[in-house]
Amino acid sequence: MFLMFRSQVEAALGDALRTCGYPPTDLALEVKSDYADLTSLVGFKLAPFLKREPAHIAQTIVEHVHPQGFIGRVEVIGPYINFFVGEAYLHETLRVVLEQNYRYGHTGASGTVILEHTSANPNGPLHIGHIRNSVIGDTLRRSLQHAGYDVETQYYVNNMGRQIALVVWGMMHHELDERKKSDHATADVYVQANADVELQPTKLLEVRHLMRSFERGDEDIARLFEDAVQFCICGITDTLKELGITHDVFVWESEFLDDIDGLIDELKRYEIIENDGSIHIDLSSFGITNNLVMRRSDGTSVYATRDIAYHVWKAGRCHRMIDVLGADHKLNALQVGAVLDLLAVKPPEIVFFEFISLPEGSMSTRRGHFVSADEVLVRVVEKAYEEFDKRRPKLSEAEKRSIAKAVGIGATRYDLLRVSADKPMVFDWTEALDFERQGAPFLQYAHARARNILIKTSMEGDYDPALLSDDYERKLIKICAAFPAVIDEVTLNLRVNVLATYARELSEAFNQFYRYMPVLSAEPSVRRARVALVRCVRTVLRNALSCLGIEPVESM
RNA sequence: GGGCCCGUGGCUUAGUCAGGAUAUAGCACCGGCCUUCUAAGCCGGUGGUCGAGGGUUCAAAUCCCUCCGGGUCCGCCA
Repeated sequence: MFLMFRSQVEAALGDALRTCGYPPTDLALEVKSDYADLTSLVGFKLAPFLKREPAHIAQTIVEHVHPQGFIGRVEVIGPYINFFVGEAYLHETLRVVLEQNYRYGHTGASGTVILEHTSANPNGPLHIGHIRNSVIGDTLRRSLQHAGYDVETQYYVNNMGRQIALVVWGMMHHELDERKKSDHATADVYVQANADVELQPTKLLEVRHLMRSFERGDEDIARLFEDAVQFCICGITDTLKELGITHDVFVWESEFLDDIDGLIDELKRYEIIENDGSIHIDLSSFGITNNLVMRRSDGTSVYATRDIAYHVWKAGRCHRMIDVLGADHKLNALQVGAVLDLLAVKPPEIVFFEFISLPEGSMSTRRGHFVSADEVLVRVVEKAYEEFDKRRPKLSEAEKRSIAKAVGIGATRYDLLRVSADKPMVFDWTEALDFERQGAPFLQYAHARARNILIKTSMEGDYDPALLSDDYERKLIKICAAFPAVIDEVTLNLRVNVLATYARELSEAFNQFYRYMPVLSAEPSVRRARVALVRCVRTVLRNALSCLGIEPVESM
């Protein structure tokens, strides 16, 4: 709805510029809700050409703007041209939200998206840093689907590198702890194997031998690798499931082994392959100073080459190819992008996120220094239970457990989403367990309140939207109207934190409305209108929460 | 050493890509509001030279340069 208003403003301004005889230019539109619904600073842009005061230009333009459609009013304050939405905009918003219901927020987008996220090495459990990837990725998946895309999520499984060979070697020499979740048991073995190898570097030869046997096609060895990877992945998917995250496809890295010869042949056409036993590629024309090794001198493949083959395969199967990667992959992604460019394959769109470290330093699976996602989830849900039990002790145990889980998981997801992805974070237990205001519980609480009102009303007949004339009501409707524009922004720029902020602002506006505008006790006609508004807010909030992967609880 | 990212009130943080009217919100701190739809809520207050210094511009948290502090990458690892 907001996007329509915006294009109407653009059209009206364009017309006015023409009738004034001004050249078309940047309309410099911006949203500053304190002043107007949309503001144009076009006067500043034209001033150098017309050699007149911006305020004077703005005044002249406004005299030729004809408010129509959703534009209710135009005013000029100094150089600022302020546009205000009219009643029709508010009424239409309510109508559209209620009509589209679960679909409201779609942007008319279409096409297929392959979205790769998480893709952590199966050498241990997901830790809190991996989860930042998963939650961003999953929120993108939900938002893209809501926008209208057909999305396939993929987990790219490293099932053949040195780290996995170490896991396999570790499992051959150490007992797996049966009592532990499989990914945690894998980490134990992996940490021990690393320690062993550090103590006796000759053991590394055995690990290398495993890698070479795998790549040469030794079936017995391949089975060992497969079992080890599958074993750990089971634990990882359990954790993801707890977070409400599933992948459509698990793509195993080794599947691309067969593509590598063809890939290298094709790159030879560009005559940038050098051969000194190994094969590497000079990417200096892309501003990348380090040569990229495509094949080791012993003939085995490297991760980068397989990754390129993987991207070539994906690119042919979708309209948009999106990767969620840790910031440490930036150089690698640049290299992959450069080679794809040589192959005339479109590069992926990449969402980079910065690391989460511990107060004592960075995390490391290899050294066993990490806080696992499982551990965080258990403690957060436990804390949510305590908090909830204090507030609603009379509910059944099952209800308490279920709501505590929704709140705990939601809080964890929201904490990872609310901060811009390129901000480094430091994990802190007291912070993680503190359900600070305006985190996920704040949003869920607002939703529960709206739901609570709706439960107490039957289907109310027609409503008169004109009765929703209070500032609290108008503000709420305007925020609801912006939802599709937010989804548009999230799916185009791939920035999930704007959705998190949006949901917070909507909840805040609803809580204000809730405090000052009684619904159930209002006189019948007003009551009908407010119930419609509450239904509208509840719909938008529920859709937004669902994109964030936060369960919209019915009561709390 | 070079590349990339971050640096906004005591703490966490929005806004930076697409420069514009009083810099966003939370936590903490101080003070109000539950015979009225769930107070995990609402309202008010204290607190900021937007890391530092230059520059561009009518206008800079936002763009450019230099420097400082923190992170990260620079493997025939993945």
